[in-house]
Amino acid sequence: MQEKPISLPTWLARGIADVFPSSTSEDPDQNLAQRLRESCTKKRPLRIKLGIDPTGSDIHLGHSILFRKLRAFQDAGHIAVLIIGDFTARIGDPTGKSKTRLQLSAEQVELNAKNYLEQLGYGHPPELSLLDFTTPGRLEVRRNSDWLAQLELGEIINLLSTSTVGQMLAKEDFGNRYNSGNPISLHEFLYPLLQGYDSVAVNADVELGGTDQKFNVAMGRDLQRLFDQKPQFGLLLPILVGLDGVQKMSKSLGNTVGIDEDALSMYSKLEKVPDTAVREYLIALTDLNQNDLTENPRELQKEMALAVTATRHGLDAARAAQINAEKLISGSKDSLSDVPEASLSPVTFPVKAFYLVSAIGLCASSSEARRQIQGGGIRLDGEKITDPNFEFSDSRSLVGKVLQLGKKTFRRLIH
RNA sequence: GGGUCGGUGCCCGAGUGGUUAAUGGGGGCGGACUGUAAAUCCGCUGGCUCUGCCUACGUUGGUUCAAAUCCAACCCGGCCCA
Repeated sequence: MQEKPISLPTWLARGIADVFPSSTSEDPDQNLAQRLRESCTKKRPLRIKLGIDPTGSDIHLGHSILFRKLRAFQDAGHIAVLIIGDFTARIGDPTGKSKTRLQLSAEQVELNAKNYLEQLGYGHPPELSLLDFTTPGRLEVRRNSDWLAQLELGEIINLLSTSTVGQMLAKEDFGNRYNSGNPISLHEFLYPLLQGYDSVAVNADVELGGTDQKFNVAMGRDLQRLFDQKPQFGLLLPILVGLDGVQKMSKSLGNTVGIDEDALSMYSKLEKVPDTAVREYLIALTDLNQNDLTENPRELQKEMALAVTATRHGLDAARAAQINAEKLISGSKDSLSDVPEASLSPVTFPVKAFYLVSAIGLCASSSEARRQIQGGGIRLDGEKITDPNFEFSDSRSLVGKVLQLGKKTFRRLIH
């Protein structure tokens, strides 16, 4: 990040990785601060584009960085243009992929899109949701099939002719795949072009994206110029490192915190991210002032976990989660509140221990349950179960007790 | 389209007719340890109400008492040639 003589407002500047172009000129097409100023004087809100890729349906904290920034724009009076990439999802974004993505069916994409909007807060008041769905004039939700599905071959060829094979192979992912002999399907080259064309279709002033989206966002600028529009600014946000502190947060790497996770599991996961990642989380996921923070690394983890959990569940719930998490670590599970309940109704008695563990979902399969018991990983009210074939004759000896896998996973048994 | 090499469990990767859910590594889960964690050490890592029974080595057939291992066709991919 470089110094900017005309600095961006703090709500915008916090936690961004890159802005381009970032000229210091007075030209509102080259300097985002000037474009904001112009928007203000002309009373014309900016159109902030964010494309979502409905190939998955679970939003995690890594994604939420983008939505938090988009929300900040909304709160500043600008228009969030959320593009559901229902058409491009059928191609699959090749960014960061070492393999061709499988193409999804239209039905699957539609379902994912619906889940996505719900997680973003559709139907909820703005103070409880990631995006502001209710204030008039602050949000447009568009589907890129609306314009992409109609493109004719001639127009597609026209788009294709704006880029060269060399430019495509200069993109890191394609280059790596090409050089290591992995297949690249031709249609994948179309993805950046179509994403860029989205910017034309919605006449974007700013496009938000992760740093890995630089190529695609830049493509939008090129195409907008081709279509005689003012080119958008690229506002790139960091890719959040995952819970392992090493790789990016990604569902397939299993190092995520879902946006809809309950407070306890959210807090528990967050309080143990490696020290090296804690500040990054604080900047990207909270509004805490950097100067008010403790020095102690363990305390800092807790502060971060509390603050992030509070952004999703409110401060009270986050505090409760913190208290419960501490009880878990210290081993007193009796007074736990917030333990997910598991019904015994699908179980017929007498029941063997391993089947019970699997039936209430603590383990994915009965074989795994058997192994976990043999490995000493299952407890009932703190008491280790050692025999997978131990029989419980009726539910009375179980109801109200807490069945536990390892240190972190609990189920309170109910009827 | 031709030549050639290859497709193994979550991933990588051994195995090339016959104890065996299939060496090893990674990842994951569990146990011990610690400031939670990481590092380290140990165990587990296909499914099934399981002292046994199923399903597995791209797909489908075939040879054989017996195949991931042999044969055929097909599908998918890399490389070289067109």
